[in-house]
Amino acid sequence: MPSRPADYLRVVNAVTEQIESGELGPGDKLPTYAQLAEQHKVSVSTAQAALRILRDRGLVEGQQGKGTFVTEHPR
Amino acid sequence: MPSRPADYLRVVNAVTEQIESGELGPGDKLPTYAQLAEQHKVSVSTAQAALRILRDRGLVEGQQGKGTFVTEHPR
DNA sequence: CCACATTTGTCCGTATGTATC
DNA sequence: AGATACATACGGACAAATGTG
Repeated sequence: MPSRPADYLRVVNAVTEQIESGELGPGDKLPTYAQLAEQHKVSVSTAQAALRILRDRGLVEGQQGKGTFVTEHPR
Repeated sequence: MPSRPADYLRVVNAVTEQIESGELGPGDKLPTYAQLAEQHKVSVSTAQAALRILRDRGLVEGQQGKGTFVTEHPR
C-alpha cells in the first residue's frame, strides 16, 4: 500500500527541490502562505506547517511583515 | 527583547533535554499527546506540532495506535 | 502620528483517518 | 466491537512586524 506523502510534506519537498535545483537562490523570496497554499491546493494552515518544517531545517527564514526567504547558507 | 519561545518550541526543547540528559533513553515511550499537552499547559494541537518537529529531527518516532518513542539511534 | 493592508507566526478546536490493543 | 493513540488537514482568531499613505 503505497500511501502518498502527506500534503505538508509534498510542499516541503517541492520547495526543497526548488532550492536544491537552484531555481530559488539564497535570499530569494518565496511565495506567500496564501500563494503557496493555492499552488499546491492545500489550506493556508497546511502551507504554514510546511514552512515551519523548512524553517526548522534551516532552509528558509521568515520575516514578519515581509516574507519568507531562502537562507543564505554557507554549507 | 527577548521574547520567549513559542509554546511548541518549549515542548520541543523540554523533550529534547529529557533525551539528552538520559532521562529518556532510546526506545522509551513518551507521554501521549494528551498527557504532553496537559503537562505543558498547551492544547493537543500544539503538542502535536511539537512532536512533528521532533519526528522531523529524527529524535523520536511515532507508531500509530501505540505511542511515540525515542529513536534508537544517535545520529 | 495614525490608519490600513499585507504577511508571517502562534494557538486552538474539530473532524477524520489509520493502526494497535 | 470498542477504546486508545498517533497522523493529517482545515478554519478561525489573534498577535507582531512591515510598508504605505
